[in-house]
Amino acid sequence: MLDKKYNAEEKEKKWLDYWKDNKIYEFKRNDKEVYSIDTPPPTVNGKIHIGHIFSYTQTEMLARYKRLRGYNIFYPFGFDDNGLPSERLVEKEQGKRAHEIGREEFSKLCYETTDKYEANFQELFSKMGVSTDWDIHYKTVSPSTIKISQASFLDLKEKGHCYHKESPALWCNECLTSIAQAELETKTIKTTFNYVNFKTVEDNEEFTIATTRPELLPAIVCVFVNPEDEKHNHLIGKTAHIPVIDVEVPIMGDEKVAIDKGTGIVMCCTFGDQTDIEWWKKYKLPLKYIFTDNGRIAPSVPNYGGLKIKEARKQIIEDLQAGGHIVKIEELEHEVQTHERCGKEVEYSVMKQWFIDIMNHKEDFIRMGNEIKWHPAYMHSRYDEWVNNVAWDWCISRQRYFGVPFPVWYCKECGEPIFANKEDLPVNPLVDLPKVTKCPKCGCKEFEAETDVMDTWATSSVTPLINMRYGEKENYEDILKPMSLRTNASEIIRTWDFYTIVKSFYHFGQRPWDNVMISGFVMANKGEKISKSKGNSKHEPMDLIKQYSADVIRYWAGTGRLGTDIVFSEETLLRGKKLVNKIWNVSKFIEMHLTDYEDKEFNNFEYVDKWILGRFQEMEKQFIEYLEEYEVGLALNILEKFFWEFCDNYIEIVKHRLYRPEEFGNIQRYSGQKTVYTLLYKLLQDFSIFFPFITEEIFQELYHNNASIHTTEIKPLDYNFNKEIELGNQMIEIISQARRSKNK
RNA sequence: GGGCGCUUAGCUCAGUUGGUAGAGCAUCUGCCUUACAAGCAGGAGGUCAUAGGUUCGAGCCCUAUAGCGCCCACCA
Repeated sequence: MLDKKYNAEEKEKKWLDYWKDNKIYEFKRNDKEVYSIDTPPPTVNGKIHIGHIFSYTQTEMLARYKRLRGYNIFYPFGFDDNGLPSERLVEKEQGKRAHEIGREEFSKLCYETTDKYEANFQELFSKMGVSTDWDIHYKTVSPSTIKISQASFLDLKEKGHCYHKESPALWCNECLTSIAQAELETKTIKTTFNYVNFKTVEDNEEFTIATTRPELLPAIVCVFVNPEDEKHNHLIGKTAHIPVIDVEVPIMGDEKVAIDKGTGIVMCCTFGDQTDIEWWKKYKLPLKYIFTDNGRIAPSVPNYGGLKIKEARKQIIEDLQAGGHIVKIEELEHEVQTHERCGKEVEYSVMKQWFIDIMNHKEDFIRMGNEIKWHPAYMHSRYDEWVNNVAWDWCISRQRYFGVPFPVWYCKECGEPIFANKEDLPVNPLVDLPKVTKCPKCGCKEFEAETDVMDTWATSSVTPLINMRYGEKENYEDILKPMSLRTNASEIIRTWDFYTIVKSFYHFGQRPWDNVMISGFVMANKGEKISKSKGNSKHEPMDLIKQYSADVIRYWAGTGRLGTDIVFSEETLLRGKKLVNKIWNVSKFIEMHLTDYEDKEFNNFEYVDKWILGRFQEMEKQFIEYLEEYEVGLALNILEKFFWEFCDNYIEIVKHRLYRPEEFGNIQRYSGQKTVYTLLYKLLQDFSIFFPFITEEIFQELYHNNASIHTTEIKPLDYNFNKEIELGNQMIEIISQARRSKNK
């Protein structure tokens, strides 16, 4: 017997244990078709907020749907404990910077800290009813995943897609590491636009350059004007004298200079921005690198050496003013590139870095994108946009401590890289020694270990490889090439999706997955993203589960439309609470009338029963169509709508027959019983995608023909009740009119 | 500046081959009717952002405009 009131906290715990003990969500090879999901390993950088719950739950619902359609679900969970986010978390907890703690100790702390948080994450996701097989979960920094990341690196190196080169790279002075273009975030800041007077050496002609970065004056290697610029093109070929710095540089012409921007004259510094790098390469200009790696002016620069960048800016403006070289200073608001992890402005640095070739294979990456089905479809253009606009090869080395080490040593004499053998992986070059005894190039017998580690994305982009146990004897390569589905929010299309496609293409020459499903964000308020720094996530997921139950939180998550942002709303939770409660109550009612029921073949349905069966069949057809398009929210929407109609109209009509067979007839009663028995079963199945707990409780109490409702199979009805549907709909209209007049 | 999305009831949002505008919340009225007051029945509430166009017919298709949001480019 179902309890009078449903106690969610007690029942949810009961079924969690039951599913775990009976391995309901276990992945085992069998003869069923595999449906595999590449779900984002959440970054282990502190607490999970309600935004995580939203997108992960939507994916989870799809896993449940596919399971109910008879697929063998491969759905492993992962944790991304790699790289900077973990390091920053540890630095915050310890109140110290990584270099103050020391490499070895710091790595140990990173492992301990991420383990601690992962346990919390796992508990929360379990409580939400995530139907993953925890036995196959992974973390991005562990011996087995390090091995795969290193093997991936070596494979790319062998195939010639990976190179080590001294090259300008984006540099973060806060995190003291190079970063990738994809890690940039634009920010609007207030600064000044400084109009500085220069002179030509040849004839002392004055001209003005406007700059936001006067501290780069010592790094000027050339001045550019547009050859079409009639006001200034006579300067081309002359020499410019840099004020205060007292250095002379050539004036050249290039059509990339915008005539109407600033004064139309540009100083080219190595390096202030990306155009500088382009010109530096194009015209083979000299290199004047004036910054140190911790954000100061290099000691070699006269007068300004040792100053922080912003101090130098202030100082140089003062000096320019003192010399009468500044025409005017304008207040300016403009956008700068910052590092998304710390929010600090990025600079450019020149050092040896590992890069993965992007620029030579853009067309292939576009082609891969075309082979993938995007949900919603318009997200495909976000991907194309990014690939078409990428301007750099992918820099994957980071001058940090915690992460996947490069399996590389260098010859002390000639710098030749020595790579580890694939069969020796994982290796830590700081501890392990190369297998060769001397440099194959120069014969030197001493080596230096690579101290850099790989970028977070370089390792998280191998999640399909981790899932398929790439390079292992016992692997899933046969069933996971490609995987069925990747899910994530739109913000990481340019990183996680793109880099995974890059790697999959280089390793296997094919797409990593057939489908990509993009979820929206959760907004704290309209137009305001939830973010930890703002502290605007008012609701702790654990508290919400306690207050509302996991099923109800799942309802909220399930109402979101694909790719569309959602505002957190207690109203929606209330609506879910009512729906769950109604499912419980109607099940109690149906149970009451099934005590003497025996399921057998029966086709002599009353026409009202045919009406509701037909209506259900119609609804479920649409329901399945939505789910096939990954539109979880729309599926829930029509299911819910049907369900209220079932309760408010059909149950009210069938009541009398169920209560009073002496008046309405036994066969008529059986027809009603058969109908509610059949429909409740099917409704529970459909609802189990969204409410795995309460549906299991009712299923086990009323049907228990299977170990779990979650391992049953949805089999659509196949009636032809079109006539009855029409008649029934008319009948409902008449009833509704009667009620109306009764109420007047 | 480029790409994409959104704009429907006071609020949150559905509305998928073009065919009489929907739900929940809030509000008002009447009901403790033997599953459910966390409920039931009913009322009120909308120039579907704006302007054109296609069509017998447009919330839906096309064009333009505005506002909002996301991604990218823009450091002279």
